[in-house]
Amino acid sequence: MVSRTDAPTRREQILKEAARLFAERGFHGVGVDEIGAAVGISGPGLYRHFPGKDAMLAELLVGISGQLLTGARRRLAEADGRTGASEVLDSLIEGHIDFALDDRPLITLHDRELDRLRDSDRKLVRQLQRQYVELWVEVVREAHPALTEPAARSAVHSVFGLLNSTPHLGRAGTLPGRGTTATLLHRMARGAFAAAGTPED
Amino acid sequence: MVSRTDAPTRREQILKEAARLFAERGFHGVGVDEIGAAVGISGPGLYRHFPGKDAMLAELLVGISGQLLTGARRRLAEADGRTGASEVLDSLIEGHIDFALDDRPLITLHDRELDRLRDSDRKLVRQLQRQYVELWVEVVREAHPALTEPAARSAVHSVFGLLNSTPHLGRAGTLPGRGTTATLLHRMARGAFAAAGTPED
DNA sequence: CGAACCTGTTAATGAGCGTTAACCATTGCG
DNA sequence: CGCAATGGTTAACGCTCATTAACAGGTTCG
Repeated sequence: MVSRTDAPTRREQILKEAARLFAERGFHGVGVDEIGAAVGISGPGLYRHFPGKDAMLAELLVGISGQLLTGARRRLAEADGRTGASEVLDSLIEGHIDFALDDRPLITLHDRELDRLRDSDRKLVRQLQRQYVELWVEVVREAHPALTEPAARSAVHSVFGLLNSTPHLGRAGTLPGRGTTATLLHRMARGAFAAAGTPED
Repeated sequence: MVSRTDAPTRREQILKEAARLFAERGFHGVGVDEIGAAVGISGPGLYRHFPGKDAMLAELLVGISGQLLTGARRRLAEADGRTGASEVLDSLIEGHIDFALDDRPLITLHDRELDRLRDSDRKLVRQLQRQYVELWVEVVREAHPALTEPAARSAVHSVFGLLNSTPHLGRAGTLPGRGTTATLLHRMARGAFAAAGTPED
């Protein structure tokens, strides 16, 4: 097995820089020459690592969706039976926040460039996303039984919007510290779900 | 003064269709021929109404930001002094939701294609956005005094993320009715702010 | 009437860009 | 040594696409 602390392979460098550039200027807005330049090689050299520009985006988006789903399943399994739905929901929220804070460019891509994929890739990504949402919906409904299923689904999408707002929270300088931001987001997400499930006044 | 119920002028048609197409496939993903075809004229005919493709996007984005800010100022003035901060905040939320539900393509563009603008236009849009945010921040801090100013700003951005999630809520068919959705979003936004300002456990 | 203007059209231009071709240095290994 | 694999390079191709040119039908109004 390859050690986790190895120098990043050229492929990984490319994916990372491509993610950043795609997030900044959009898929069509960045040229292969720019991506190449960002990793120190130039233009067509990328084709030694990827069959094309599309393939980079596809690998990024499939990777994101897969990671999110896998992480959520792991958290669900870890807590299965032994803790309440509310704690599981907290764990899901925490996982999503970690991702949103650590990989802001990927979060941006995630809901912005899906339509640029080949049909087969797009279908795969959507399927992964759907499973991720459904997993959340089930947990949310258990934690907030007053919610109907469509309401829960809407609430989940909205909370994703809330958590995915990290790219808009100051360009890494204005952020009041990662821990503070994570705590704030977590509280707001919980508050949003709670309010969705309790038609007060 | 031109009546509000006049047939939409050609310029307005173009802007509306351009907004829809830009939101669907991204600024660079849409050709001028497509925009033209969407309003029944073809390709270069658009140049009788706009100096270029960029100008359409610019007018759309400036328009959005301006409308949001103007609406918010009006709501603030209407309530000034006579009602509490909490009611003003409700009014702001309501206004933003109306916009997010009625003009989904514009909301999408709003935080997605800003970087494609000329420097001067982008600065203008950002300035309008900043004023809109600051207006919210002040009201939020009045309604939730426990929030520090940076926390309030982060909270506002996050709630924008929540409210702007409408494009992800089912392609207009799966929506449980506009009123229901608006109410749900409103409750969640209030709940999120409340949770942000009350470090419970 | 007729000149100006508005709003279209199609054809041409020219730049940008993804991709491929052709070529080359380095490394590992039988 | 020789040779295949790996990962680069630069030059060329071809397509897409925004923009401009050249032209034309209608309407306004002097």
